[in-house]
Formats: sequence, structure tokens, C-alpha cells
Amino acid sequence: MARREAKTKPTARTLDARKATILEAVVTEHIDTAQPVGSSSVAHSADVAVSPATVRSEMVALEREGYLAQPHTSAGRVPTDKGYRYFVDHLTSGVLSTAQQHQVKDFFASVRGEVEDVLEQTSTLLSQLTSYTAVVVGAGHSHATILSVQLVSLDARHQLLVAVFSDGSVAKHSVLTSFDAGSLEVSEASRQLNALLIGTTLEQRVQVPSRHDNVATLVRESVSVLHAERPVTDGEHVFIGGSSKVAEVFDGVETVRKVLSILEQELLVVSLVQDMLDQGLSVAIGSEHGYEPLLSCAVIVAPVTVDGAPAGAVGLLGPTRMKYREALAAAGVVSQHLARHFGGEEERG
Amino acid sequence: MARREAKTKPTARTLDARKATILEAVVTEHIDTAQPVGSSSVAHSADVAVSPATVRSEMVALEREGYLAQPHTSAGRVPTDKGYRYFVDHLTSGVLSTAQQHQVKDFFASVRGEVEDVLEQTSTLLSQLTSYTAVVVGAGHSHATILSVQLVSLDARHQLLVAVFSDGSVAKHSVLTSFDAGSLEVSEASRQLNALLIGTTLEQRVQVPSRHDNVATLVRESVSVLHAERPVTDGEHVFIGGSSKVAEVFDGVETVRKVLSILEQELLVVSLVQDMLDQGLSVAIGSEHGYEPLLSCAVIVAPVTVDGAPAGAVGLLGPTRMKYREALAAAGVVSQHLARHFGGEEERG
DNA sequence: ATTAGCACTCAATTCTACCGAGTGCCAACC
DNA sequence: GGTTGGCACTCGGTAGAATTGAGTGCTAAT
Repeated sequence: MARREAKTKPTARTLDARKATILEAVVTEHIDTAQPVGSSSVAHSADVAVSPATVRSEMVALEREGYLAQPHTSAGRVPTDKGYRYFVDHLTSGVLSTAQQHQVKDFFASVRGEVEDVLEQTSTLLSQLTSYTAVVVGAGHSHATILSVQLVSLDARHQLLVAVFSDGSVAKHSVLTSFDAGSLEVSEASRQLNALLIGTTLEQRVQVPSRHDNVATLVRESVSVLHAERPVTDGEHVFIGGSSKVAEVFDGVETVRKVLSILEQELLVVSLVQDMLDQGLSVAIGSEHGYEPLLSCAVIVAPVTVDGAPAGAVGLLGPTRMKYREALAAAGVVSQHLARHFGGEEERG
Repeated sequence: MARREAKTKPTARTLDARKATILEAVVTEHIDTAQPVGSSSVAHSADVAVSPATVRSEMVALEREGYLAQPHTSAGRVPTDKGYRYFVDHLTSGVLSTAQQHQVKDFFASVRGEVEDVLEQTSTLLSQLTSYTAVVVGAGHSHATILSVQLVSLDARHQLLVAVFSDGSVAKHSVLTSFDAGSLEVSEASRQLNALLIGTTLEQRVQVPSRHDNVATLVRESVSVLHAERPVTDGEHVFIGGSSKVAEVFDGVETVRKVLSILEQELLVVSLVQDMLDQGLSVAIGSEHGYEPLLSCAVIVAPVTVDGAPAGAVGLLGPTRMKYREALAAAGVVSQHLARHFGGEEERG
């Protein structure tokens, strides 16, 4: 009697096989037609072996439980966010077409240049693979150690602090002084900064000299400026590829405008991605990410891990009716290649 | 007889006063209604003191001469590119509203940070002022002299070259070697590079050592990598603000997509701006700039000049029916403030 | 429990009529 | 001669009315 959970399911977290199949059929069809899906097209679809009437009654149930919605009486059904959620949770993982696999392989085989350039180009690649807008976030250098610090004098009161990190990134900050700094003072400060900071990360606090002479002040200023990296983004490494896809993929000027204007605020994009990573989400659908202007969007993220440490993430932004299987596959493959690319580089040492 | 050019004007380069007034009325009205303009609304407009019938016959002439076009019989007239061109060529220069003047002033009074950050924020400002998409191009460091060069070892075969320029910009390039470089060799190469390059610009060629030892090879490699800056863009300083405005300002998804996809190709944007500066154009309308996907766009550029030398440019991109007077004023004011901002900074030295 | 049958709903499409903004032309007027 | 009022004509846009058809919900039969 207790073996079957027959009677006890007010709103079961899981659907019986037939409902699941029907839901899947609706989602699949709606994804590639963008139209409400009717009972008969579901009934005639491959894995469903019942009549439209039966499908209809199941659909009523699915609607009652919140997986489907009806734009208006006498239209077909459309998946709700919850419906999409069920769909992606039960998605079998997909693979790229061989042509796409080649494209990715060729790309990573031939890509050259600075980290930033690679990430930038990767965002374009990912966008081309999926025809959605792609986001690539570099982790920033908060975990990297400092290899070199240098103070360069632009003019007497205006120094430029340049720090090189072990991940190959470079930070640059102006340091303004209230006194005229002589070139000897600057180079002495530079020397002390090196002694002080090499080998540390931005997260470690260091002992700064408390004296009040020019050199000590310069050193103190420099350290504080360097450590004052913007808290959230911390690395300015956000690359957005294929923002023009937004105009292809969403309908309604208003939606396009909203989404574009979100994408303009890189800080926002980074925190969205970060939030999702923190929650261990790989897909956020509609309202799930909590950003109101992105209600009609789905976001996919895949972390990039180099040597066990988080090194960034790649993401995709499309409509809720995006091609999840393909998009997830693309994001996954690209993130792995990216990880290998950067991992491989360091192994060469 | 020769005094009046009465008979000799097959297609006069200049329009008589009444035609000019009528053309101006049509352009002005069409710019703020986005509708074809009929003879009667022109006739009733302020500066025109003739009947609709007269206006009509003048319009026929203006159409014959290519200043106006008719979407279809029995619609009003719409300016052609040539019509807009005449309009902007005879435009009295405008000023910003006091609110806008304040906004600009406040912005430049409070803006802080690295050049890149300032330019980035300026692009946002300009876009907000005009509700068009703004472009800010930094000149790049081809004219700046090198203040410091440093080679930092990431691993034995992988060095990072960091150069600081007199304009406060920093260039960073990987240098890969086919041999394992020892830290002594790297620092010696670094020393030599400094001796060789400090005070030069990227445009000056320098004598590199021709020896075949590791240090000399490293130095040669570094110099060539540094001088191999991408030819056109040369400075990676392109900032685009308010790309979401594209969706507001153009109608037709297809147009929006085209324009966005142009904006994604920063190289293309830079060369467009550069072309216009070279030709001394400040406004390019429709086909004038020769970029087919931007046929329905008008582009405004204003150079930024610091100490007599070109230091970049600001630009605006909108529909051909953009508010030229306001946009020109905004671009002008912002470019001047920008020039003063950077000029002012250096004077402090 | 499933399904065929059927009445019903309602968005989308088509068709029609019509309106009116705007034109081009002409004859009258100054 | 240039200007203007008058007038017939064009043609896109809009508003209804009629029609279509995809899709539903319900019910009774299997």
C-alpha cells in the first residue's frame, strides 16, 4: 500500500511518465515554432501514443499544476517557467554537431594573444555557435600573486602604478600626491613596493611604513589604491559577444531595449553570473534569477575551472524558449576548452 | 546680364530663399513627427507666407532636384540624404539646455580615475544627453613616448612585456621564447629595452642588437611585438555608450540588428570615425559614409584635440532624421570638455 | 480510463467600404 | 509671370462585418 505513492500527491514534485512526455512534447514544439501548441500536434508527435482528447485532459492537469499556460481560451498551451524548469531538469545532455566541434577545435587551436583577447574572441565564438548573446567573465586577479609592481612618474604629482600578476593580467592605477615627488623618491618607493608586495595577493593585507616622509606616503598611497579594487567586479574582464543577436531572438522592441540596456551595465551582468555560480545554478529561467527586466530571458552559465580554482565563467542569454540542449552543450564545451587552454598554458612552464 | 545667374542654373548648388525655407520646414517637421510632410502644414508653418499650392509647386521642383522624395503618390514629402545635407550645411549652431550644460559640467567636475574609465563614462554621458548611441575613441599611444618598459617572467618561456606611455596608457604583450630564459637574462633584457626605448614613440624604429644570444633575441622579440600594434585601431580605446538606444531610435528589427552588429565590430567603428576625421567631415548622412548597413543612419563626429594634437574623437550615431542641431551641440560641448579635461591634467605638472 | 463526437470560443484573416490627407492640374486672378 | 483657389483623383489607413479554423471542454459511448 505504501509502496506506491498513488494517493498522496497534491502537487507532486515529479510527474508521471505520460505527463512528462506530453510536457516535453509541448516544450520542444513550442521552442521551435514559437507558437502555442495544441493537443493534436502533441498526440501525433513521436513518443505519445494516445488520442488528442486524452492529451487535452492531461494538459488541463498540467495547467492546474502550473507547468503550462493558455494565452487565451481556444489557443494551444505554452510552457510556463516552471514547465521549462522541469524540461531542463530532465534534459539528456546534448552534443555539438561535428561542424561545430570542428569550429571550436579550430578556434582554440589557432587562438593567440593576451588573455583578454582570447576571452573576447571566445565570447564571439560562443555567440556564433548558439546564435544567442554570449558572456565571458574572467575571474579577475584577486587570487593571483603579484609578480612585479612599478611606479612610473607621469609628472611630479601624478604617478602611475603598474602591477603585473601571476595570471598574466596587469593592473594600472593613478596615484596622486599632494607633494612634488622627485624621481629618486619615486624609484625608491617603487623598490619598496616590490619588496613589500611581490608574492602577495590582493586579498592579503601588508604592513605599510607608518613614517611621514614622501617615500613612505607614496608607498602607503600606492598600496591602498591597489587594494581598493572595485569590490564586485574586481577584474574588469567582462566580454559580451553577439549583442546584436538580441534583436534577432526577442520580439518586441521594448524587450530588446530592456535586455540591451541590462547588457550595457557590465557590473549587473557580472553579479548575475556570480549569483548563479554561487547558487550552483547552471540555468536560470524567467523569474528565477530575480532580475525583473530579464523576465522573458533564460540564462545559462558554465564555470571555468583552472587547476581546481574558479577562473571565470561563460554564459549565454536567450529567450526562455531557447534551445537548451544545444546551448548547454555549447557552453559546456567552450568552458572546458577554455579551461584546458589556460590550464595547458601554465603546464608548459 | 551676367550679373544675375538667372538663366544658368540647371541644378543650382544653392537654393533660392523660398525653396530653402520650405526645405527647412519639411526637414524640421519630418524630424520630429517621423511622418511625410504635406504642403499645407509647410504653408502654415511660421516662416512660410505662401499658399499650399505654391508650396506644392516648389516641392515638385525640390523633388526634381533630389532634395525631397515621395514615399508614394498622395503622401507628403520626405527629405532625401541630399535634403538633410543641405539642411545641416545651413544649420545655425545650437546650444545645450541649461540642465544639460549643468549635467556636463557636473560630470567633468566629478569624474575621476584612469583615462579609459573617463572615456567610457563620457560615452554614457553623451548618449544620455542625446538619446543616441555614442562613441568615444581614444587616440591610442602611437604618438606618446615610452616612459618605461618592463619584462616580467611568467614562466621560463613566457614573458610579459609591459610598457608605460607618457599619456598614461599601458600596453601589455606576451613574448614567447623558444628557449628557457633565466631570470638574469630577463632582467638584463628588461634593462636593455629601457635603455633602447625610453623616450621613443611606437612610430620610431630603433636599432636592435643583432647578436644571437638569448638576451639579444629576447630584446629583438620584445621590440617587434611592441611595434606590431594593430595598424588601424592602434589604441584599443573604443567605448560605445547607449547601444540600447539603437532599439529605441530605429524602427524595424532588421535595421536594429544591422546597426548593432556594426557596433560590435569596433575596428569598423574606428575606421568609420577615422575616415570622417580624415575627410574633415563632421556629419555623414545615409550613404555619405559608404557603409552599406548604415544607410539609414547619420553619424556625427567631433575631434578631441589636446595641445594641438589629435587625441581622439567623440561620435554619435542616430537615424538620418536625428536632431542635428542638438546632437552637434552636445558632441561639440563634450569634445571640448574632454579636451580641456585632459589638457588641464597635464598642465598641472 | 480512453476516446470519438460535437458544440463552442476566439484570434487571425479577408473583404469591403470609406475616409481623408495629399497631390497634380487648371483656370482665374493680381 | 508668379500666385492662388478650386477640383478631380490617388491611394494608404482604418473600421466593420463576415469568415475561417485551430483548439478547447464536455459528454456519452467503448
